[in-house]
Order: sequence, then C-alpha cells, then structure tokens
Amino acid sequence: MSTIRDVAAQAEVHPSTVSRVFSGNAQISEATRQRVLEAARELNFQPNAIARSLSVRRTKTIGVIVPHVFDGYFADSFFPQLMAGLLEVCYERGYRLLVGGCDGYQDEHIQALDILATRQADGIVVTSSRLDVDTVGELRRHNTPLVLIGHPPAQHADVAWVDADNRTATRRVIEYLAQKGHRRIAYVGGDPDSSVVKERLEGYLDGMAQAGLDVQPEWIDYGYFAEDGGYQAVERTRRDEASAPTAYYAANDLMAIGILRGLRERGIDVPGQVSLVGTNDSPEAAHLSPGLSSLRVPYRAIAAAATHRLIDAIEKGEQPAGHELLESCLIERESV
Amino acid sequence: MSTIRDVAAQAEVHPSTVSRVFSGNAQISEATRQRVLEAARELNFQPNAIARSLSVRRTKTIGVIVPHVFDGYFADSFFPQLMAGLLEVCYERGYRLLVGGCDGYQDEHIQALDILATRQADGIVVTSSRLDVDTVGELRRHNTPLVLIGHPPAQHADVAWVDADNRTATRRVIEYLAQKGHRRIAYVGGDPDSSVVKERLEGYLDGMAQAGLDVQPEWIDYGYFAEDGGYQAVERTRRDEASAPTAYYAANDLMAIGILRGLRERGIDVPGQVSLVGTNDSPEAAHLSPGLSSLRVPYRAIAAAATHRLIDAIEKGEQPAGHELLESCLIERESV
DNA sequence: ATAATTGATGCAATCGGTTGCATTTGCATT
DNA sequence: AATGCAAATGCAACCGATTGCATCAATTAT
Repeated sequence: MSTIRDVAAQAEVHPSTVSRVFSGNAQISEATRQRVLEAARELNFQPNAIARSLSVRRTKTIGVIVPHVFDGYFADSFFPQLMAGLLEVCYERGYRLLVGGCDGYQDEHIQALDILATRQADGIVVTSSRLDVDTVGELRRHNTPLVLIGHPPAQHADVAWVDADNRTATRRVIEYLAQKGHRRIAYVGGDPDSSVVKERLEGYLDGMAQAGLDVQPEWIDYGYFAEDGGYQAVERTRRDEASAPTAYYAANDLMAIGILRGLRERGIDVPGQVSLVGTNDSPEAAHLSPGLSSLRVPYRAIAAAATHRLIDAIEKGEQPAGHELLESCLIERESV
Repeated sequence: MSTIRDVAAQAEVHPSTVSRVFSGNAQISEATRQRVLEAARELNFQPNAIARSLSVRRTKTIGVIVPHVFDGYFADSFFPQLMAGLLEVCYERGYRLLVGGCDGYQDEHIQALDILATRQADGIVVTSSRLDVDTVGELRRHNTPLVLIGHPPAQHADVAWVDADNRTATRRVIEYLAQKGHRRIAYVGGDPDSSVVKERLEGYLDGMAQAGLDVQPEWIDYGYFAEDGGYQAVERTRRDEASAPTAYYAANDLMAIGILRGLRERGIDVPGQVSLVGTNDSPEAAHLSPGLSSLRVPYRAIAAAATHRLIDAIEKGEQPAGHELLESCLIERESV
C-alpha cells in the first residue's frame, strides 16, 4: 500500500501538499491538485485512517458495548432497534460504529472503559445502566464524550441522556387498565437492579395510587426479561386464585408471552378473565392470538437522538449535556 | 492523557521499556516492571490503541457493512443473529467489530472498500453479495482478509465463504411438500439479483424435478423480502384459482406472513386448502395462527464460523480460504 | 518602480507507540 | 583475573499522516 510520500515523490511535490489535497481544507492550485490526484490514482493510494486519527486525535468512530447477558437479547426488538438508530445517525453524519461485546455487567463496564481509554472512539453511548455498578462515574472520569440511553443514576444527574418516558408510560398503562375496571393489577418487571425496571415500578405505583387501588406485594414480580420468567410469575402470583390479579403488565413482550402461556395452561382466558399488556411491541406481538396489546417504546428514535447528541458534542468539543424523554405509545390489540 | 514518555520519565526508564512492560512480550526485570506499573498508575496511563495500531499495522478490529436497504431488515431475525454471531466470536478472540452503515448495494460496496483501504479494520466480512455489483472483486484487489457470508459469485470461486445449504434445504422443503401430496408448489423468492435467491430457486427447481412435477412460470414470484411482496405474490399467483398453487414456499417469514394475509383475505384456509412454509424461523413464526412452518437457517452459527475463519487468517497472515456449508432445519408447525 | 499583499508550497516537528540492534550489567566458567 | 554469555535496558528510526510557520512567486496598490 502506498503512502502519502510515494504520491508526493511521483507528483514531485512535498508530502504536505498531498495531505492538503486529500484533506480538502487548504488552497491548492488546480494544476498541482490534478497532478497529485493523478499520481494517487496511479499508485492506488488511499490515506491511512489510523495515521490520520493519530495525528488529528479524532477517529470518526463512536463506541457502544452490547451486553449479551440473557438469551433473548438478540431476539427481542430492543437490540435491532438500538442498532438501527445508532447506525442510521452514524451513517448520516459520516461516523462508524465500534461495537464491543461483553460478558455481564461488570465486564460491560471494563470494555467501555477500554474503548475510551485507548482512544478507539471519540465518544460512547452507554446502554445499560445498573444501579449496582458505577459505570457512569468511571466513564466520566475519563472525560470522553458520553451519552446514556436510560436515566442516569442519581449521583450523575448531569450526564447527558435520552430515554423513554418509562415511568409516565407505565403509569398510563396502569390507569388504562384500571379504567377498564381492573382492580388487581400485577407488575412483572425484569431485572430489579436495572434502572428501567425501577422507573417502571414507580410508574406502576403511581398509576395504582392515582386510581386509588391497593397494591399487594405478591403482585409485583420480576421475570428477569425471559419468557420463562413470565411463566413463573404466573405461578407465583396465582397461589390464591380468589385474590389473584385480573390484569398483568409485563416489562417486555417475551415475559408477556410467558404469562400468556402460564394463564392458558391454567385454563384462564385472555382477555375474557384476565387482561395482559406487554412492552416493546415486538414483531410477534401482532401475531399472537389474542393479539398482544403492547407498549411501544421508541428505541430506534432514542438511539438516534442519543447519537446525534453525542456527535454534536464531539464536534463542538464539549461534553454532551441535557436530556430528552421520548414518548411511548400503547398499541391496543385484543389482549385487554 | 499521559503518554508512554511521561511514564518513562516518572519511572526513570526509557520509553521503550514502558512499551515492553505493556505489550508483554519481552524480558523485563520484576523491579523495573513494578516501577513502571506504579508510575503508570500514578499518571493514570493507558496505552493509546491508535498509535499502537499505526505502529504494528494491526487494529484488532474486523469490519462489517450492514445494509439498510429494506424496511424489515432490522426486524427480521437475520440481522440480530448475524450480529450475535459476529460479536460472540469477536469478543471471544479479543477483537472489536467496526460497523458501517450504507445506503443501497452500490454504497455498501463503497463503504466496505473504504474501511479496508483506509486500514480501519484487519479484515472484513461481507454479507450481501449481489450478482450485479462486483464487490468481491474490488475487495480482493486490496488483498485484505475477506470472508463472504453466502456463496461467492462464479468468478471468485476461491474466496473464503460460509453459507447455509440454501439449495439443498430448499430442495428438501419442496420434496417434503410434494410428499405431502402437493403438485402445484409456488416459490416466492425475494430479490432475484441476490445470490441466496438464486440458490433457493435452483433448489426449488431441483425439488420439483426430483418429485417429477412440472413448474409453471407464474408459480415463481419475487416478493422482495417484504410482507407486502408476499401479499402481492398471492394476487399474482392466483389469477386462475383452478390452476393456482396449493403450497407456497417463501424465502423469508415476512413474506410468508404477507402470503398468509393474502390467502386469508381470499377465504382460503391454511393449512386446509393451501400449505405454507416460510424461512428463518423468526420469533413471530411460532406465534402466528396457524403456527408457521419455517426453514430455520443457522445465521448465528454462520456468522460465527465466518468470523473464526477471518480471524484465523488474519492471525496467520494469510488470505482466508476454504468454505463451510451449514445445515438448515425445517421447523414443522401447523401451516402445512 | 517599489512596497505590500495574497496564494501556493515547502519544511520540520508532532501525534504515541514499537522494535531491531547495540550496549551495559551481572553472573558463571575456566 | 580474564572470558563468555545471557538478561535487561537504551537508542533511534519508523509507522503515515497533519499543521504552524517560513518562504517564494505573482499580483495589486501606491
């Protein structure tokens, strides 16, 4: 592979001239520009992006760590939508996306740090925030641009973030169910250490309070985002059929499907006897029978907004700031 | 951010010694190692990966271009599975994944070239191969390691590749349908310029021939991988109900869903009057009613195998070679 | 005709590591 | 005491661009 110096020799100019021709921002006479371009073509020259990055201290790359902590992760619509949003904006703005895998929360933290500390990316979007690992704090110490998808933990309230209105949206779902006449509503949440789940739980409690309904502790269950978790939640919440919930809100569709299966096995009709609302509006939600009502969370838009925010900040040379809350929307189908 | 020279000064050694401590492969006395490590800790030093890459001419990164050419792309299970396979192996082997977006086939080609030519990645996995754009040829001229997911075009038979046994698998599905008594079987294919579709079509023809069945040209339709394409395929193939197909094979589940909708609107019962087999075993396939029989293509395993092959070659300093064909498996549900 | 200005290009230091080769040091051999 | 050897470290060139400053030529202003 030829370098800028080879081209310079061939075109009989100084390497810096070649550099200027390729990086655009400089005055070059049309004659030499042509000569350089011609030489470059002959030698099949392409500037080396790594060398350029070293020199300008910019990689035109943003990083993201994707956790593969539970099995359904890649199947659920969260991941594809996230990627779609990230890629869409990266592409639009001339960036690439550097994706690192990781193996559990602790490791996610390590990987993210590594990408930033070693300057492989100009900034990073952080997706999962766990309350028990201070990823955000560590990351900020490096002061590399950072945008969070999800709410920031309390001690980092000033970090930039974009999220769905989980709390409000969940409250609305509960109010909607209450308004349909349900008085015993269960919440099946996912991993209780994640902040999304905490927000949703707050929304649930808000909604119940708003509707003037009592909450039984056994109506709150964590299905850990997996289908089987939903299935088991049914078992746990229906020990006593007389006081069992008449409606379920599940924090993702996978769990909702598990709940549906659990109910069906007990001969409970949905929506006849029990109503069910899922979250994410996964592709399968529409095709279940009964069609699953689901809270559609605008993940793609969230990822896109976060990426814009990040790139804006990178290009201004500032730390990203501010936040956005995007609205979710309940898709009504037959399960209520 | 501190550099290797700062650490060297602090530890009173030569920069090259610091380098050796961090890159591991050299003999360093335990005493100086400790001194260097200590200095590094004090200065919060992390080696700069970009500088390292420039020097060693390796990025520990592999590239992939993901096309967002049609809408269902991110929803279909192909994309998440592909990413899962790529990431799994990259992570395992200490690589990162550089993802570039693109906008159509021509551009995919350009982006891939760019990643390689500018040395942003040590190798690349190419996913879509179109017969009308010689991406592979261009890419090979750069002789950077390259593995294809899918069959190579005829003129590049020696490039490394990994694929599903599309032709055989499709043939088997046709034989299976024929064996169930179907004599008029339709093929709804997707983009006819893509090589997958060509392979599937060959498999279809093989299967029909094998079963001694005639093929009518109007039974072959291209739904362009979208649900609506499937829907329209029903219209096109059922102008004359008397000679219309009694079974459909669709090259993805989205199209199968479209076909299902088309048939339902015409009051045709599945599987009572017409049978249907989709491809990919998307999450929704199981939850349709009737449950959609679907050919499960092991995309995740394919991506994983391709990545292994690529990294093996990179680390040996060779061009990847050879190929693998992974078996698909028909998941039987109620739609047949 | 001379000075001042502008435009185009060259020069050389720099970005932050790596690595082949040379040198020094410490220790074992004879 | 002299020699040989290996382990540890230093030296300096290099990876391939970028960029502030200097220089020189060609215009323009006076």
